[in-house]
Amino acid sequence: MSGTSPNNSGSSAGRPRSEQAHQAILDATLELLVEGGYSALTVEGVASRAGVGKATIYRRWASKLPLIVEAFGGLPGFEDCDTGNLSDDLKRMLGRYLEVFNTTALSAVLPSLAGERFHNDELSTLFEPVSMSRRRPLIDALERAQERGELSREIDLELAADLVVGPIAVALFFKGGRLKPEMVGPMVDLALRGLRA
Amino acid sequence: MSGTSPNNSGSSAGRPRSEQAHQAILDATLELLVEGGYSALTVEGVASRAGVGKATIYRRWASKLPLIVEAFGGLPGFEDCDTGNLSDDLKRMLGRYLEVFNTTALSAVLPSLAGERFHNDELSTLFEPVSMSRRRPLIDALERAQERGELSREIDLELAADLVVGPIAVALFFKGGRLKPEMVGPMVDLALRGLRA
DNA sequence: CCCATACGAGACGTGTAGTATCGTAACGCC
DNA sequence: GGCGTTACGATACTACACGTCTCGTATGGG
Repeated sequence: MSGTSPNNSGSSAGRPRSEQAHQAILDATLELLVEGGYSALTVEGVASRAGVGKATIYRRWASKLPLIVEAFGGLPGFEDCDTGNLSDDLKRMLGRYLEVFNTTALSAVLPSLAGERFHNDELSTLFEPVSMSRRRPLIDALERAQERGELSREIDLELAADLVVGPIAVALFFKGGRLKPEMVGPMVDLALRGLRA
Repeated sequence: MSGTSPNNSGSSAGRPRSEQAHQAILDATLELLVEGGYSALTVEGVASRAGVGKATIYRRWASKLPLIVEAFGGLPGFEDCDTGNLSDDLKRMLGRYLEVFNTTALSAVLPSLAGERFHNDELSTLFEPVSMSRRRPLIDALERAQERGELSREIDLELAADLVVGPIAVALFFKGGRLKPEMVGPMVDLALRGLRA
């Protein structure tokens, strides 16, 4: 679909797409996203910042949204962390993630994308795997804990992951936005009280 | 600021603002929001549907966003429910709320507003009290449970509320969107496992 | 060397936000 | 009842962004 690699595998004739332009566009998108948020991001601004023509952008992405999704997907998500202890794993993963969010202002982008999905099927299709793959390390950590017997066997891991990330999502979306890293500890502790075996 | 009542208290001279137009605008806003979501809502569309001129809208609200916030704020939030049992209270409140969300497609509006806040100070100020007041019945129920001794005393109720709503927020924002009402039970049960005294 | 494709630049059409200007309608006050 | 003031619906207008299209040019493979 969109977000194809520069080496269009179909035809080999003609001038190949510039990998450099491709990366410059993604970089510029992220920069502008961080500077002004979703609503201030314009395709013309991205083109100008990246030093490319608009056509070069639209040749790669069908519209503004998939471009943003791909740029967003390039950011670090939860970084897996295996300390042998679930509480530490979670606290460290969530803490790291929060740092990224707080420093990049991406807390503003994610809700926008999430909201737009509901009325934009194309975006929904693109966003789903990105959104889901980012939860993976979290689920993995919970799974390891379950195998260690640290976590009750009959607990639905998907639901457990939601319980752990939930408070952060709420704080991010509905409260001030900025979330102090020291809040991660109590949150994880509280969530884990009910999950332990 | 915006969202002033039709009876502008400052001056009494001249034709008074039409209460009927005011309400028609809010109604039309909600209708269009439900039909096409945030991205499909245009001020011209609202004016047309409400049978008013655009100036009549901008005389009351500074821009599109505050209008949406006020229309959104008119919707029912959590409806307090006191059964004498925390689990039942929560399940019923969340269940009711989910019904509203699923039938009105407002799940698409909320994330959009939440995301926009970060780069729009005016919206942030308007959205904050709306967002917070809606949590109130939830906190109240938790407080009652704490007084009954059903809930551990040392638990931070704000955090507990986040834990309860969290999984729903995650499902709403990051997963398919639609959330089946029968999922509320397991969610509340899991969250409560750690909250009980 | 030739053809196919991508390139940067920017004109263009469409649509929407928000402002300004019509002539008209409703109210308080004298 | 008339007058001034303000709101009304309608609509023209400016500014701006998305997405399309067309330039003339650059860069590759065969």
